[in-house]
Amino acid sequence: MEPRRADNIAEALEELIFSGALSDGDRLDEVRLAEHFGVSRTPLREAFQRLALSGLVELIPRRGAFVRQPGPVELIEMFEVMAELEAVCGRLAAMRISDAAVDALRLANLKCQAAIDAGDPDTYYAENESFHKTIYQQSGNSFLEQEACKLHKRLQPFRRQQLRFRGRMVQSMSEHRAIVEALDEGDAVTVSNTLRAHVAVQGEKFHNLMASLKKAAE
Amino acid sequence: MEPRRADNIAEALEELIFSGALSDGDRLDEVRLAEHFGVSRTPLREAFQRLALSGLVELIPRRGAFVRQPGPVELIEMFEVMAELEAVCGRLAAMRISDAAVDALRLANLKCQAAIDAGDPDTYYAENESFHKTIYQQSGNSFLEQEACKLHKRLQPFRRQQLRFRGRMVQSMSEHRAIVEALDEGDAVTVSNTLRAHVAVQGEKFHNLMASLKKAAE
DNA sequence: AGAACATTTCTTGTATACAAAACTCTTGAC
DNA sequence: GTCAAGAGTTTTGTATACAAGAAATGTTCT
Repeated sequence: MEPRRADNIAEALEELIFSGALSDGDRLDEVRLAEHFGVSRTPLREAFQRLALSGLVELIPRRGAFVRQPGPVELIEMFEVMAELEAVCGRLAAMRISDAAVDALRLANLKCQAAIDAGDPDTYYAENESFHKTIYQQSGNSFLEQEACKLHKRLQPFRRQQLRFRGRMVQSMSEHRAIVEALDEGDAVTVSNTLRAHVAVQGEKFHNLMASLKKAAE
Repeated sequence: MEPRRADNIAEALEELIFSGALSDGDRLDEVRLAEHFGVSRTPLREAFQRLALSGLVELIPRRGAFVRQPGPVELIEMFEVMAELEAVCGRLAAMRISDAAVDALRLANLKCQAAIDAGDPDTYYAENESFHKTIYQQSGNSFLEQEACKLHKRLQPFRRQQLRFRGRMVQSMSEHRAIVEALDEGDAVTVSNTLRAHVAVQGEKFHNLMASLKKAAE
């Protein structure tokens, strides 16, 4: 691999972890990775420090850096927080959203539906993400928006697993539509509750998540 | 200053920033700080990477590391998120709290009141923090607990300013008592709304915060 | 054979060296 | 007097060197 800038190394490592090339418990060998990226150990170690704080990597003194993927319990907890964060974004957005943003949400939903009909999952994921990010943004609180985006990104790989299950996309779409209508009416309570339920991992979804986790562990 | 371990340097820098020894916009001079801590630039730069992700420091490539304190807008946003996070913790805690924890909250409140009566602000701060952290913990979600603690810590210096204003401590106490009662009754909605209002910066508190910010800038 | 200890090898943590970019200060032109 | 260009200085970013701790290997003794 050609040499990279240090700024990008943390990102590249993140990519490697998300993509599954590095899995839970793996030691991040400094010299091996340094060779791989064509740099020395110094910029690599700086990248480790970043990843450590974001929770993707555990730094054990005098031992090294280890990949740390969330286990089932932590994952459930993270999804619960994501659901609550989205509910908060929705509650605030219900009071603050612009007409243009409501239109943008409707458009994203139409494109989502079209992607389902066309059997195009990539477009579906993209438009689904756009839908949620618009709501984060319309919370009118950029700090909240950032935090929501961070957690969203961290859960991304697991979410993709989720949508594999049959019927999930269709149900998800009808939830999306209900959310837009409640936002348009400024009904903060309904937006909040519907979004929470939409994101929360419960019932059927819980078992699906556990099943895909076990599958991934094999 | 005697040499320190690299692990502690990030923490020490954080302390310097929180204590006000380093203020907004200051450049973190690598060689000067290296001398100050009695280490070389390498461990310092690693610490910078950590602080950058936590938002206390901005890393501008080829320029250096700069202290980055939140401005008024960002601060308001952070307090809003804190209020919502506490509301979520409270909502979950209302369903999950243990009897022992309710007792612990009552005890913390008694100690808080005693501290006010004795004119002992340090004890008051400590017990107040204990009250809130107990609620985070009783959300039954350790990921949420961690996130709440992180933001709580980041807002700590500004919160201390807040409580300076007369009458605030007394009002705060009566809110605390209402929260415990609602938690005891398992009334999630009341807990959530009361906690949100307790933490939110609005009305009088907003002006106080702005005033202390201006004062700090002089 | 197995456990305890010594030795060797490997890895991390830190210092230092060097290259390249940014900043500064001087000089010179208009 | 102001602005621009360039030499010199400072500072960042990265590589490398070295020291100290951990793991691995081998050796000896029971």
